[in-house]
Amino acid sequence: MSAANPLKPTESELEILQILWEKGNCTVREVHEILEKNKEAGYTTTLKLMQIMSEKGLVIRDTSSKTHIYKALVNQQKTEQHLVNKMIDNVFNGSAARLVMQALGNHSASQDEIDSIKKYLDDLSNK
Amino acid sequence: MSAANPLKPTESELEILQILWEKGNCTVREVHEILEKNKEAGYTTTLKLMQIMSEKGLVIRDTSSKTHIYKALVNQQKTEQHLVNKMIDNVFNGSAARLVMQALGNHSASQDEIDSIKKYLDDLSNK
DNA sequence: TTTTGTATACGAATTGTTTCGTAATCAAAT
DNA sequence: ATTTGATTACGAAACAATTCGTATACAAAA
Repeated sequence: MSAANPLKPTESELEILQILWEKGNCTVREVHEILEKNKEAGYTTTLKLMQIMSEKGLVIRDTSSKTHIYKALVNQQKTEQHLVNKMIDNVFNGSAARLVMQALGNHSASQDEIDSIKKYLDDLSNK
Repeated sequence: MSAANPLKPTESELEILQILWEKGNCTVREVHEILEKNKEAGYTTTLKLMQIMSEKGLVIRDTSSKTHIYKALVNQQKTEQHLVNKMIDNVFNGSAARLVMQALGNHSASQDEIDSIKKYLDDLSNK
């Protein structure tokens, strides 16, 4: 197999990317401590995942000092876009509208959220 | 491990579910022939997948005659909802609005789609 | 210098998914 | 009855994702 599609991280990889996108640069320990709040995992597990992500090109790391510093290499916006498009195709037969309605229907969007989406739609129409 | 969450089918399983949701009852061959249009796969591969899905409780089958008849056992709506909610949580930090905008932004929804979403939002607001 | 604590490196075990070769079964055609 | 074709059953291989035990390196403290 050749290098995996960097826009299609695994679930665990995505969790780590989220942290890196938010925080910028992190050590393995920093990432691990945030992960631990929501799930159980050993330190070396997190480490191994991040090493693999480095091999795959999802992250880059600075190894110049003993404690390596990791940084996301893939773009948040592009990754999200890719995942959403995949879901539209795979789950909703290519209909973005169906996904949107499903998303808003049950996940109880707040009125504020709904308003901001309306505004967004108006802007889309007037282009 | 115990039985997998039936609302979280794998990618291949989802492809098969889509077909069963649309067609109702199917033989393996019918499913396989539809699958083949979009991807390459051996007949026994499709068969095996459907057998596994049967074990997992994603589908049910009537084995009373030689040619088994398969039917989806998990609910389309619920499955879609589960997948969308998972994406909202995992990818968009719990914000349905962010998912919606991402979905509409790039996947070039048609004007019709946008209008129908607007209508949908109005209905949501007036409840 | 020795000890201790914290890092990364490496390799292996486990689990899950996908794929397919081969065998067995059965019914219809010959 | 025999052959042919289509079906399911079974098991294994290939691949991918996840987890973690153990080794090693290094720096700071004693």
